[in-house]
This record gives sequence, C-alpha cells and structure tokens, in this order.
Amino acid sequence: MDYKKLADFIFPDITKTIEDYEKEYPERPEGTVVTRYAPSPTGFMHIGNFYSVVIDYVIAKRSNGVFFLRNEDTDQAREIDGAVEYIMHVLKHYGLDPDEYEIKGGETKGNYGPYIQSERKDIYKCFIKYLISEGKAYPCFLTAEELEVIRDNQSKAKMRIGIYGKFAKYRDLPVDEAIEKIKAGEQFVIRLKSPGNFNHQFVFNDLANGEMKLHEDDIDTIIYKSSTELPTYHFAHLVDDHLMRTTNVVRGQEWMASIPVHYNLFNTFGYKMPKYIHTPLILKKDGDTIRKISKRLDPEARMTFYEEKGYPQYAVIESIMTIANSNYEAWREGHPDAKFTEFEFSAKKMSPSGALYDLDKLDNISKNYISRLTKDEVFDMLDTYTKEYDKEFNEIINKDVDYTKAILNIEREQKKPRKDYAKWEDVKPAISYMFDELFNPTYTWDKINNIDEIKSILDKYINNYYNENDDKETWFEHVKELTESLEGYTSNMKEYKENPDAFKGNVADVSTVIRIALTGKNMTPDLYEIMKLLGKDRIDERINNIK
RNA sequence: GGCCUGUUGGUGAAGCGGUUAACACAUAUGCCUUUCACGCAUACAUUCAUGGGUUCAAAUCCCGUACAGGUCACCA
Repeated sequence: MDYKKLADFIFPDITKTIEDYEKEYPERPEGTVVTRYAPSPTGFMHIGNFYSVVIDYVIAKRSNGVFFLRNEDTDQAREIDGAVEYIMHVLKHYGLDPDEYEIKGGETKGNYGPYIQSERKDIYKCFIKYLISEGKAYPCFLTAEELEVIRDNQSKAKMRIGIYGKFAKYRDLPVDEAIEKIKAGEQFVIRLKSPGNFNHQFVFNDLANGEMKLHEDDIDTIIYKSSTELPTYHFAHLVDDHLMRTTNVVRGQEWMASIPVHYNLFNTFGYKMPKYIHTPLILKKDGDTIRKISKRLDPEARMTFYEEKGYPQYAVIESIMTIANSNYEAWREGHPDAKFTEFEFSAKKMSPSGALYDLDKLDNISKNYISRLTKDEVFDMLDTYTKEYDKEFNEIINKDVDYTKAILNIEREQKKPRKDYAKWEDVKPAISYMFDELFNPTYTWDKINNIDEIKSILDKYINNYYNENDDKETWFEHVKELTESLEGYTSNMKEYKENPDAFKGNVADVSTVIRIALTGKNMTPDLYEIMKLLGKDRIDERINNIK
C-alpha cells in the first residue's frame, strides 16, 4: 500500500525529517545523566511529585548531570493558569532549580527546547508522519459510541479490553478509503499499529523495582489526538525524552502499567529506552484504611502546606530523602554539613511499596535542624517567613532586632540546644509573651490559685528577693530563700518528694507562680533568661497587674 | 475481570538460609531538673499477612490463599 501518500495527505506541511531533528538535538556529552520533571500544568504540586523531583535532582546533580523541566500541556482542557509558575516557584523555593526550562511567553534556558509540549507540535507530527509512511501507524475512525460498545462487549465476554486484533477495525483500511473518509470530514485519531503479541513476554528492568516479566502489549494505542493536533502522553514521552536525551526517567508508580506501551514505541523507532525509576506512592492513613494521599482530602499532600506552615526547606528535603533511602539518616549522622546531593543515592534501595508520609518524623527532623541554627539564621528565616505569612508579627520582631534575636537565643548556640520549633509558624505562640503588644496576662493554674496567696508570694519576691543584677545562681538562691520564708513551702525537692502531702508547695511551684505572672504560661524556657530580657520595669508592671 | 506490584512493631524500615529481628520517629515510665524542653536510661514484634512445602535450620527459598495498591481514556 502507498502509505507515503496517506502520510503526505494527513501532514502536507511537514517537511522536516527525523534526521533533521536528530542533528538539531545532538547526543549530550558521553556519560551525562539527564533527568527531568515533566508535570502537566493541571493544579498544585503534590508531595508525590515533589518526591520524584528530589530524586531527579539528586541523581542528576550527583554526577554533574542535567535536570530539566518540561511542561506537559497536551491536555488543554485540564490546564490551569499559573500552574507552571507555581511549579517553578516550588523548585526555586527548595533550591531545586532546573538547568533547562521554559516559561510560556517568558524566559527560556537550554538548547533542547521548546520545553513546552504545545510548542512542539511540528516535531510530533514529523514523527507521526514517519510512522504512517512506514505503515506503522494508521488513522482510526472509531467513534466514541463504537468504542463504548466494544468495551462493553469485551467486558461482558471477560476479554481483555482495548483495540487489538479484530477490534482494530481500521488497522488495514486501504489508503484511498482512509483518505476519502478524511476528505469527508470524519474525525480520526492516529493509532500505533502495535507490533506486540500478548502471549510473548519480555523482561523489563526497573531501577527501583528490579526485574519483572511483562506481557507484550498488542493494543493499538492512540498516539495522536486529532482534536487538538497533539500527541498523547505516551508518544510525547517517546519523542521528547529521546530528543532531549533523557537518560533517567523518574515517575510515579502509576506509570508502571504503561511500560509495555513505551516498550513498543521505543522499539518501533529502534531507540534505546531510558532507565526508569518508578517511585512508590505516598500513602495516607485515614482511620483504619490506607489509601493514596490525596490533594483534595489531605492538606499535607499539597506542597503549599509546608510553605504556609513554615517548614524549613532543608527539613522537607531531608524527610523525603529519608523515605527514599533508609540509609540516608545514618549517612547524615556522619556528614552533618554535607549537601544532600552528595549522598550516594541508590534506586535499588528504594522501597517498592508505598510509604505513609509521617509528619511526626518531619517535625523531628525539622526541630533538630532548627535547634542547630544560630540566632541570626533563625531570625532571618523567621523574618522571611513572617514577611509572607504574618505581617503583624513581622513588624513586631523587627522593631528591635537585637531584642528579638536575644529571645530566639535563649538556650540556643550551646551543646544541647532547645528543640522548640518544628516550623516557623510555631514561633509566635511560643514567644509572644516577650512582646508587650502580644502579651495577654491571664493567670490560670490549679495548684496555687488563691489570689491573696499569689499576690503575697509575688510581692514578697519583688520587694525582698528580686535583684535585677543577680547572676543565675544567685537569682535561684533568692527564689529558694523566698520559698523557705513562706509558710508550708520547702526548697528541698527531695524532702518534698518524700512527703508531698506535708507541704503546700516547693521551689518549683513558687517559680511557676512567678513564671505565670510574667509570661501567662506555666511552661517556658529558662525563667532567669526571660527575666533578664524583660527587665525590671516590665517585671514590676506585669507583677502589679496580677489581679 | 485481565495485567502488574506489594504485605516485617503505631510509623518509616534493616535483615535476603543459622541475629537476643538493627536503626530512627512516635508512645510510656524513670533519672536529671525551678516548669517545659534537652540529655540519659528502660519498656514496647514470643515474631516477620496466612496455609503448605524444601531444609538439620526459613522473616529470608518454592507453591497456594487472603488482603492492599496501581492500571486498563482523543488524562497525564
């Protein structure tokens, strides 16, 4: 049959050949690892996508390779404005900047573009045209209704579903008849004339999941959508990753099932398949059931969650790396200051089963990280965060930067620093009492709640025992002396513990009374440090305000 | 329904023929201690979904079963 006639008829304007493109996009330097993140701009970024990106980035950067971003906008009905900008924002936020990318109507970087699929139509058409001219693809005129009937019948007959064998009605339609139909305005798609045989198996090696035996695919998959003149994902994957010279494809495990299709596609062109890493799904425990984490139901599925809460970028990446390779934590212990890209990542060590993303673990990583920062670093990060998410608090902490830093430095910059904050959102409620405009004096404590008693303790303290120039030891000695002077109280904790009923209270209780009076809380960092920062006037004022 | 994948404590998991079944998080308790936090210590899987087999020996190898997930679009 004269397939060339058909090809020329369908794509009369396509004059470039595959060879032209091969020349235009030459092989990258020998041994370069090339990875990509290829999202469809259909909404906000998901933690699972982020997982893939981190791995893309690590394996590219470890070997000085290339990591690029490709915009897969072939489904225009689902496209959302600003989605790509948001993705770029996330990548930048986490320091995972792509080496090559393109913003629609904006900047472009890299020599293997366009990096937006809707701008690559001619390239796809060229490849499709070649396939048709070789008789390896054909126009199919099956309507949506016909397709549905076929599917129903197959399902009733318990047959495999799809267009294959005798169901591929237009597979061998004579060229002239096809041309007539197109001339008559009939809608069509282009399907691959599948070379596969379902009864044959081939071995596929996934870098994460290992070897598996799969059936060849004999379904004539749609590779080109006439409605939009755009290819389907499968075909775009073939053309783009071949021409962009991608060496490693990292994608979610839901793509595993498409491997036989991709195997066919790469084989019909005689191209080498890239290496694949199918990442496990990130799951979520919902009551008693475990399911795929969902953008709609689970706030923590969206990457915006981590930014809004103010999780440090470092912590989010660390938590992902910990899931990806369980020996990462041990490595980190030995290399506390190394960049995560220096870690010897192993796809093989990835667990093939889905993982629950553990926010407790994230908090722990984050707390440890923040606890090791200096007061200046903490201030800067808090400043950046509050500028975006809490303007009021941002103004407050900037009124007297040295004062704020001193607060943030309480029990910091020492061997065993406090681990109070997992995210920047936690800071404000933890230290608000240090700022008069946020201090909301309320005294509530069950153990000592008699107002006369409280007032007498505080008055005695402020008049007879408090001295703003005391060092820490002396300060505490004075609190002890105060305690001893009170009827029924002891400063001897051992004595108290042996017989708690014999006393009204102890030094800890007296300290707590002072603490609550000054901060409104019965749990705070070191009281001495707090009082130092508050200063005599504010201490007097707060104590006098207790009613 | 077909095809594919998985199943080790509350969570992430190590282990891949002989271990007291690592480690980290979480939880609980104790010590330390002016509260909290930190730190330290202890506890937490008589057992590796389940049934059978191979073996002197199995979480580890084989077969079956159950359960869970993924996928079968002019969506990616």
